[in-house]
Amino acid sequence: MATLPSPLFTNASSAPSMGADASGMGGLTPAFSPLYQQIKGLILQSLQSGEWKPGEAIPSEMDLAARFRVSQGTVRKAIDELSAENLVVRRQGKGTFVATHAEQQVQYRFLKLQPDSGNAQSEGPAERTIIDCKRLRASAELARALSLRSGDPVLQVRRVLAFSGVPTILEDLWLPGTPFKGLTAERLSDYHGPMYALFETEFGVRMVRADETIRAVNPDTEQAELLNVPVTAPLLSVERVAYTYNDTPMELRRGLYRTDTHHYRNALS
Amino acid sequence: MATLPSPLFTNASSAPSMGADASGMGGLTPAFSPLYQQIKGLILQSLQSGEWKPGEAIPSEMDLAARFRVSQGTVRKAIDELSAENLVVRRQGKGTFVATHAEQQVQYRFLKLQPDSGNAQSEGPAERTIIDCKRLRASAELARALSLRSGDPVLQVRRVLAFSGVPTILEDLWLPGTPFKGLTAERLSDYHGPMYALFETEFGVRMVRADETIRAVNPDTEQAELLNVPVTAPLLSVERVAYTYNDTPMELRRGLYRTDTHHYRNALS
DNA sequence: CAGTGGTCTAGACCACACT
DNA sequence: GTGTGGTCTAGACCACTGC
Repeated sequence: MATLPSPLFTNASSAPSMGADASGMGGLTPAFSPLYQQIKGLILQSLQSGEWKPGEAIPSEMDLAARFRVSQGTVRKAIDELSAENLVVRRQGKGTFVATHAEQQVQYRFLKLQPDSGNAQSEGPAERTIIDCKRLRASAELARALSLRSGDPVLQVRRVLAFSGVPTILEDLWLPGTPFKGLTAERLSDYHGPMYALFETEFGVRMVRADETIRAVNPDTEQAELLNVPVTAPLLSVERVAYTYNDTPMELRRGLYRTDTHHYRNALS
Repeated sequence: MATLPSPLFTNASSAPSMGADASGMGGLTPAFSPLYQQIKGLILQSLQSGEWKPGEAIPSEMDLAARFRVSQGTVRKAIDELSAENLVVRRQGKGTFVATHAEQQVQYRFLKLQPDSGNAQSEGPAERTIIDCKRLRASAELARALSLRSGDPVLQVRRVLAFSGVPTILEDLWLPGTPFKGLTAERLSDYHGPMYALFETEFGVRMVRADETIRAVNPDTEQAELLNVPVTAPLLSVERVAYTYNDTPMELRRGLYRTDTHHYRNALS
């Protein structure tokens, strides 16, 4: 609750040396930014430090304005951006809440695969099967993707998602071992709800954005068997790197999607 | 230049019947919206009526504020949304400009296929070959996609895009015949630059957003030949519906992408 | 009712581009 | 310098939620 005397900088010339470079935006910012950007950075810090937990309300705009000694409008603009980036959710009359992968209307926020008829809601929840979950050492390639060093401990998970009994998605995913210490196949199987929600509640890791690289491929024999398709079946290969705050990569996921009953949906603008 | 006495409605109770429903947002709006949304609608009308052409500057915020009899902040918020939807582009110190597919830093705004190494800029422009361009009648399926009636005249184009001599994209696209009267294979071949830019300058049709449906497929023999791949090669099938203002569909495009040297890139947030 | 986010205003000043 | 968009403020009022 204590309010630190947050150092805010005016746009005047001969600015003082930027204190502690506490910005959550990385250390290479040009040591100059509008006030609302600085406020945004401070709020971001509180989000990532866990001062407010996913699903909880953050202080009201008036409170934050008082805390940072700026006008409500400036706080508002900062929150506007955080809201546009899906880091917080505004609810009129109630407050502003830390975004969460749990209790969200959309079950899987990052999964763009949809049934050809109906929508993701109309089909029941996915039937999940953990095929494998083991610890190993990061290869050079994996280390690069997750910003680790080769040989660092990582967790590898393989699972299948089926809809109406039809295996549709085969996923291999890799997580850095340290933040996810204690994650087991059993924990994954027992948990009902999005995997990213489990990451939030059990390991304090919030996935904030992701990049996907999509290709058309054929499965190998093992993959074909797990998805119950011939090895000649064309499948969607979706490689995802998911990031937490600060653009830190925290997951590499390789998905194989059957697209005979589902399709990948993307909106361009 | 003439300023119509645009009717704006207060949020007071017992609002008058909404005059002429001139809103560009469709006729089913709940007859109530904040001022800046009404302003946005009016600006949208001017955009779609061609009062300001792609690439041109729209009036300054102060001018628009005077024209609509509101404060600059209200106009600003309206333009903020239009900017977020990529309908206009703000340039500090210069003005606000109607977005265009021409003279844009990114050659193809809606094409998410990228070379595996380097970026879209580093590889030269695509080598384009028009395979076919003919007029025909809309099938039921096509009519549905383009909001036409079965049998309405449509234009069908088939072309191949190659990079460094490697045919990579095979596209079939269908356009409503009426707005695109006069479009020929020659016009398409002669034009250098994005196809959507030609649509803007020659036919006054601005593509504003699009939806894509992605699958993994195998090509038929003809497609395989054009892309110089075996019929067993897995390819990305990208079906796109592109919309102009008012959510009017104006193009159906079916692309087959080779993903052995390129990949489809998507950012999630 | 009080508290929250949402809208709107009016005015001041800053940063940038052009001339 | 002038004109543009960009930032920041202070205050008023509206709309929604929940006590």
